[in-house]
Amino acid sequence: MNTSRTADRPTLELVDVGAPGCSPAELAGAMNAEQAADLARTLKALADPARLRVLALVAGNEGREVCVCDLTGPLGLSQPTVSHHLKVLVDAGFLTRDKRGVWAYFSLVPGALDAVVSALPGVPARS
Amino acid sequence: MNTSRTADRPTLELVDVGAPGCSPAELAGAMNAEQAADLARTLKALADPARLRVLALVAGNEGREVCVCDLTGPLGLSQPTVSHHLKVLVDAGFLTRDKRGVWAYFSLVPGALDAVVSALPGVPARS
DNA sequence: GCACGGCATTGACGTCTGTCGATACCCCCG
DNA sequence: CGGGGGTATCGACAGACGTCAATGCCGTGC
Repeated sequence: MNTSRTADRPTLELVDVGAPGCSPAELAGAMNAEQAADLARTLKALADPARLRVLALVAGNEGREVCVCDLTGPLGLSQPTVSHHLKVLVDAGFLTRDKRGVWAYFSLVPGALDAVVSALPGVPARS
Repeated sequence: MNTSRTADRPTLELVDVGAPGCSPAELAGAMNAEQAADLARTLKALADPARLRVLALVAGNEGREVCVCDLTGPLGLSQPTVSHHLKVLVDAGFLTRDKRGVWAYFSLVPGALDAVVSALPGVPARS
């Protein structure tokens, strides 16, 4: 048998307070699968110590831009690894890459973090 | 050779505007490795579609509590998998488990998400 | 007290991810 | 135009992660 509801709970009747007409299998406040997958993909880009440190380093040099060779030292990672993390952050929309000549400069995308925060469940808005 | 700075960049001299006396290998605004690892571990708990949907479902039923059997249906996952995700969220401090009799009720930990948001680089505070 | 049912744990498996060395790319300078 | 150096990509490998079936635990009701 499956694990869906087969017995009433003693005291609590879970009422669906969402929009009338929504599926009986859904609870109020449900996040659809596509939204969840998108947000999870973005959060996965953040959920790495090296990438968090990259963001902190770039944020701490607001105005000034940072190139790969500035990061290998503080992070203690090889150049290919740092380049990989930067690519992940650029693909996720947190950084922009600006290649001028031989050097590649990275800077924060304003509002990218706020957008993620706003999409979090239970964090409706920033005042 | 290593990949540290070996040549001056044409226009930019990266100055260290952080606290005087910090390591020359560090840039301003650096996040130390321990902080980064902690935050990354917490974010990893969030960076999964199933867990995001769990949080949304619980948040959407604020006040009412949610038990495992309420979630297997909307999530389309097996009971052990849902239980696993709930454990991850409880361990990360986002949910509390309250086992009353046969049922286990889960509810949001107020402020847990805000704490994560505040720790993000470039998101200094919530007003 | 015995069966039922909700929940947690275990073990296994396929996939994803972070890391590095090697190498390719390409712009600048002499 | 040839070499040097900063960066990106490739291939490989170890470890972590998400998922499920099977099983164990335990409170409830008959």
